[in-house]
Amino acid sequence: MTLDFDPIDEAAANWRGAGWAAVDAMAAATSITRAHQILSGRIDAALAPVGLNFSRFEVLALLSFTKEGELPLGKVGDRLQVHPASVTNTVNRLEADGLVARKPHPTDRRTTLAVLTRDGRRRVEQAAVALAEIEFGVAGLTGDGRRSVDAAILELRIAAGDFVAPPSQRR
Amino acid sequence: MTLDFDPIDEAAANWRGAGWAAVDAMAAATSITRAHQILSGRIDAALAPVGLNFSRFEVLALLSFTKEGELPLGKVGDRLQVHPASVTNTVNRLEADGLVARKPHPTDRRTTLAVLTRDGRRRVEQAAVALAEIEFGVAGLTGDGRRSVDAAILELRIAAGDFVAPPSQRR
DNA sequence: TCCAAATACTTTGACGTCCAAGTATTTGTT
DNA sequence: AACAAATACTTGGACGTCAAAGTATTTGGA
Repeated sequence: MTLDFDPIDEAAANWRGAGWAAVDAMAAATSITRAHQILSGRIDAALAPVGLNFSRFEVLALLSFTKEGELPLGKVGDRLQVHPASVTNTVNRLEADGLVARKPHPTDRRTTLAVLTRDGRRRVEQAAVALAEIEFGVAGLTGDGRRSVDAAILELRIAAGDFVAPPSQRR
Repeated sequence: MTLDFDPIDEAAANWRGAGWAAVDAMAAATSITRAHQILSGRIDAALAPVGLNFSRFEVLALLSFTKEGELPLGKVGDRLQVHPASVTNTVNRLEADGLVARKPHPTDRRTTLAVLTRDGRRRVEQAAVALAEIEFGVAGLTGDGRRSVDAAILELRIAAGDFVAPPSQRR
């Protein structure tokens, strides 16, 4: 079911034909949306055999980078920019799979820590290998393409207030 | 809760530190994922007052571009690259809202047509205006940025087999 | 003509995400 | 010291997506 024309091109032509505004913006937004669909499909497919999905992998990876392999749930949400309820949900699943454990915070009883288990650490290593093998789904993007996407989206992220200022050049 | 550093930069540094491969690919994939989050948040926020979300808008827009304002559900799914079950679900909602009607196909009794209603056509026009006002969420991306994102993602889409060949230069 | 395979859509169920509301605890002010 | 406000997490509900299975219909050969 492969089309013989570019559906985004087609859409742009239609929008112009209808006299609708911001056609370029529409095309850019649609491109990004479609790219995300492609990547997340490839990534989840690569992670499935390892028994993870991307959200769960992200949490494990984040924990694995910390000194103690643990982090308050709230910090996890901040770093990964996801809703607290999603963190709870994701950690529930990781806990059920034995990849993470919940532990009370030593001084603040409101806070819960997610701690990477031995299994969790092993699993995240496997997942990292699986993802590297498929190049995180961006196979098809050249080095130039990757750099220009990164640079352009950096503008967008800054404009969206993801972080205050670029303290360093990227890469 | 704005960070004072670039979380993607930070992630890249962590990956390198852990000796994990494909760091550039990871950064590109993460950028695209985050861009999608930003866009879809902005777009759904702009559409909410109109009573639509992006999927429902896409269906209405697609129908509005056809001669008769109608299309088989399967075609809708093909064009928008979404699962048949999602089309059913989306059209159910549009139908409940009176923006679309289901109609049997004149010659193929397996097929159902989605037909844009008068209300649906009015609604999609309102939505198009609302989206143009926020530039489809890509405010923050310059013209150059938009073009380079489009071009880079075009490679990715072709590599993913979205369509066979670029029959024309984009834009 | 007949029937297996393909096609079109719906249904059901597993997941994931977010919002809003609820509980527990800590902080910051009077 | 006391208490309102902020913070941290969980719960329940609304939605959306996809995969797999089910029903109906059409197609493409034997």
